[in-house]
Amino acid sequence: MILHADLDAFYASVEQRDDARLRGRPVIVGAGVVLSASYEARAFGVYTPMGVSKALLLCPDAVVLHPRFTAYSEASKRVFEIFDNTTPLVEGLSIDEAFLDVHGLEQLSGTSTEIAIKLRHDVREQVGLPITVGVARTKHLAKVASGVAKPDGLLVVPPDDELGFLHPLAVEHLWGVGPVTARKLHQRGITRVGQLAELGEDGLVAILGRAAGRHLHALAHNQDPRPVHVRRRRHSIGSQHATGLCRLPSDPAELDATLVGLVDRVTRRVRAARRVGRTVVLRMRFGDYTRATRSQTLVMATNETQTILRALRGLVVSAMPLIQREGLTMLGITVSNLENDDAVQLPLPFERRPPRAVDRVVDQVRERFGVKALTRASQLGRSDGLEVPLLSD
DNA sequence: TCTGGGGTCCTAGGACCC
DNA sequence: TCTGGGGTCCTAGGACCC
Repeated sequence: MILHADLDAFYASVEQRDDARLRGRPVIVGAGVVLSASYEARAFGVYTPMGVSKALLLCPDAVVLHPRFTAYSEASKRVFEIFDNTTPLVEGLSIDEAFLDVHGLEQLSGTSTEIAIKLRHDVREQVGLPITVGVARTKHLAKVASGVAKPDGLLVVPPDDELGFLHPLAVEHLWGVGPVTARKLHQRGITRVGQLAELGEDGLVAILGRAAGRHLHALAHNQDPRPVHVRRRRHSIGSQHATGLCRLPSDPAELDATLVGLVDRVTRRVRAARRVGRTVVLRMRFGDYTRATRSQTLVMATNETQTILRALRGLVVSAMPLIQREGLTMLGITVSNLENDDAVQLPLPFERRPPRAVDRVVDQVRERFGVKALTRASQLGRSDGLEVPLLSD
């Protein structure tokens, strides 16, 4: 069985934990917009990307706090330690939720339900936070179950009545149905998962496109073979900045200063992660709330500030007509196609810290084969181990 | 109801290669 | 010289998630 564990109103709960006066009161953690709202605040209709000023109209007694990200990441670490002590198969999804595969732990730890009860108890006792757990045979069902059980709940979906649980639910509960997809389905009178299941795969693909159609068809028929994946590496690192008031055709110097700040922030993070990226993306939002992106893929992966800045300046120039016509309200950048900064992926035992001898080999490969060899290496890097074709390319 | 900042995955068209 | 088919990569955009 698989557990989906999800901390309730995470940021707001940490604040209530750390200040007894906040408990039982509506709490909003926000910076301009609501990042997290306690369930007391949600009762007034406050939800997450709402403006703080609007939230206060709905709920005038709410306490509004500035986020304390270090406190949240510290709490998250302690919760993940409890996850890791429960089972070696933990897949983190975000700062506050994870899948836990508990197959084969019966002898050691009891039934999956008993494990889930203990997990909730441990998180409450040791970290002081409420957590909801869904238990089911598949990832998707476990995730849906925790969503239904929130807040501070536990829901086990018995393997012999999975469809009885799934089919009466609203389509919005499915993982991958957002506002746009929900609207398309509603327009055709489809509101329940059971109705979705009656629609053939072809019909669904015609409405939603190939991937989304197949995906939702499988989920509605309770097919989800995805295993719990221990660690997935990020494929991109980015940062963005709402420029807010400067709606008028932007001052180029000011625009460039913002860009430099973003590039500095992102390249620091990329270097700290010991990674390099090959594609840079410029993201923009305009005065009329439309968005656009411009991207460029470099010959060679890099994490150098100047190289990335140069590429982005080029993209800004290409987007300048758009910027001057609409006025910017947000500027963002992303470095994607990330790889490890040694370019050649090493066999697992060496993955974390290549010995000096290996570093030297990598340098020699760089010198002798140049850019092309590195490009090939980056493509091979997605599979495990050092592969011979690299050297003969 | 006009919303911040961090991500993921998918699609469609064009360029290019064999 | 004409024509076909298959594949990869890049770019831009869209939807979704927390």
